[in-house]
Amino acid sequence: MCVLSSNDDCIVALTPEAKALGIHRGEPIFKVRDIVKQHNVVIFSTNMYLYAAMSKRVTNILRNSVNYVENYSIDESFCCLDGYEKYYDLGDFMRKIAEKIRLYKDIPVSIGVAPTKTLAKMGSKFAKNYKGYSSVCLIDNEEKRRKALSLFDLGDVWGIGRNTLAKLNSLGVDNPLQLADKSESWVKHYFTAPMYHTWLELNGKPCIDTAEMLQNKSVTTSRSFGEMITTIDLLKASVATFASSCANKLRAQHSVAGKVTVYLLSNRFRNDLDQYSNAATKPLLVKTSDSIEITQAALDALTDIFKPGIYYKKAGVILTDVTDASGIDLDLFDPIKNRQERYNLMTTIDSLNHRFGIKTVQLAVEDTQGDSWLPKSEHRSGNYLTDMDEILTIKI
DNA sequence: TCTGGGGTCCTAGGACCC
DNA sequence: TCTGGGGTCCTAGGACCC
Repeated sequence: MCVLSSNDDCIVALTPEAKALGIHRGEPIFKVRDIVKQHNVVIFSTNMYLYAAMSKRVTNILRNSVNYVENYSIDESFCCLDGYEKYYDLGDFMRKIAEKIRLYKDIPVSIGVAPTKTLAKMGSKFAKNYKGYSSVCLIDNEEKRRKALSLFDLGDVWGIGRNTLAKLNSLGVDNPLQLADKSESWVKHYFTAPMYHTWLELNGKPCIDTAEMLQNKSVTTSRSFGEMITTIDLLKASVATFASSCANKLRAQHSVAGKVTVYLLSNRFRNDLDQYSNAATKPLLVKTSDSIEITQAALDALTDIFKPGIYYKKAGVILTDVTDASGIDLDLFDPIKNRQERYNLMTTIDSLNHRFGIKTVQLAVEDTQGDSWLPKSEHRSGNYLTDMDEILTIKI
């Protein structure tokens, strides 16, 4: 089985069976059509609504079990177990949580327990790959730490990507233990801050703080178009849709933005067409999460950079200068006289959309004008957990 | 025919200030 | 002949993550 990216373009996740057929993560699906057909590979479009809903349910189980939980991503969380060792066997404790998630959600879980996040992630990978751990791998003493470091794949260490791996290899470092055993001055001489932090973590000294990451500093919505588009009207429809989506995300996390950026991209894989890309940023006089203001600013930016005669493949809206909604600086010359009214309007729209489904109420300019530019999604699984019309039906 | 989306951090270099 | 020292802010690009 393979799961595709937006627009049904690239393979972003696949089962071991699919890997065994020679399919690779990141590959565009059209390049492996033959394999897919020949071996009846099951294909799914991506469905972030479904995954987010499932993620939330799993996270809720964690939160009910552990006092302090950080949601790192849609499928990873960090639990702080400081002090728990006085009352529990940490292996048993976490194994019960894994069993609970399997029982209620039928999702396999792997857990690493260690003094730092980098080591904990290593542990979870061991737990994932070796059934003998029964879902939980502890790296809780010096002997286990050194053994784990010596066995682990250097390129799989959190924070070591393709380029850093190549550099480490060229310096004669081939496994995480060799890296951890290097001196502080060696690490600082050849690398910069992020690598230094990884080195500290590998040596059991916690220094990566993911809590800071919980407040997003920017918010983006962007899409590749199902078909390339050329007209300003279709670009307006798409950019307005993206801008409005950004504003929704902003309100959902109770923050406001100070700048709106719009960017346009032609199709970089088409050498036969003129290439063009550009971006424009508009400041917002008063930081806001108001869909109308943000969409207007985005459309102004779009007008600045639109160039006729180009086949556009992708557009996006980025909101920056994002801060908490409390404590907004007002402006004497603010053209919007009653911000409270506008805020109430947005709150009302949000609650209508929450109750009756997304896009029950939207800006007129968000009208998609047909679906030519909408990303393709031909193998989407149902929104089983969030939409009554798509709830799973079972034949008895 | 056809190549994803949403983030963060760090650094170097330019522009500008006194 | 020959062009300081000490700062800040911003941005683009690189690297990394899921």
